[in-house]
Amino acid sequence: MPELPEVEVTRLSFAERIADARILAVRMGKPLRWPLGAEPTALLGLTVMAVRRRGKYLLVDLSKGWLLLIHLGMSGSLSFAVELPPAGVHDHFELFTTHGTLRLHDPRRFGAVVLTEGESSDMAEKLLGRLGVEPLGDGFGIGEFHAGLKRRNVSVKQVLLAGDVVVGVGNIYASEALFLAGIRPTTKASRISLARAAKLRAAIRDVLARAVTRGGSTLRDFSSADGQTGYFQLDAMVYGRAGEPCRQCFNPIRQLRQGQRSTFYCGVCQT
DNA sequence: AAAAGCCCCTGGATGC
DNA sequence: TGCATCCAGGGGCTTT
Repeated sequence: MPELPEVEVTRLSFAERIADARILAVRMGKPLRWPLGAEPTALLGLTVMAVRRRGKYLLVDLSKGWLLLIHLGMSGSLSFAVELPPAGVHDHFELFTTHGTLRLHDPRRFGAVVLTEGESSDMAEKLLGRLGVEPLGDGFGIGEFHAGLKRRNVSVKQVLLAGDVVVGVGNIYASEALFLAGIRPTTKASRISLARAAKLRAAIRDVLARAVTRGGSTLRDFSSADGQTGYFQLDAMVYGRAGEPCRQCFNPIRQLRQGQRSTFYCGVCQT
């Protein structure tokens, strides 16, 4: 589910409401991808200062220098409300605060909640340290992006997914951005010209920003922390459209596998 | 060092 | 209806 747009939409949907809340209690369900990394009781009494995002991670800044990292994995979503329905079997983390309850719902449990002593802790460094540049920020320069592609000997789509050149682009938006840029997903990253890299950079920024505006993509069950579903899937040019006509040239959209992930593209519009 | 595969887990869709 | 198989928005770890 959650690529950069879904994570950002989630952040926007509760960051202000949870600010200044004091943590009253914590409940943990089944194990997630990683252990919490500290005693849950360390959370009690702390105040939520802010909620930031880095790539597909949410960074919840807490008082006393603590940092709560939340990753939604493939099937995770957050809810935040004064009153939530009774917790179900797939609700694996709950933070009860003076402003409401923050709950992580994650059937597949590829998600994670990690409590660390700040962004420079070993754990935070391990999880965030190798992340590439933020695509919607000022640091996403054409020259650096082109150089990042240049030095990779795999397909451009796999470089986008890897997240060490640019973060936040997952399987949906990689296919979409490559379509918008007119680039075949199988093209070797090292063979992308500066002009095409510039086009791809613009396409990534465009598609991610528009997806945020549309509330993200709800393929199955994504919703933001206030329960809103996303609508970007309705705007998708290629993702999930194998066999359907290209919205630009009407030739059938093709599907292939790259690194155990499905890729969708138009064989005519993308070269 | 970089790339390719494997694996974590649950549930829905599809096929026999 | 029942059961097997495949697939899914991610990404760290191990093996080549």
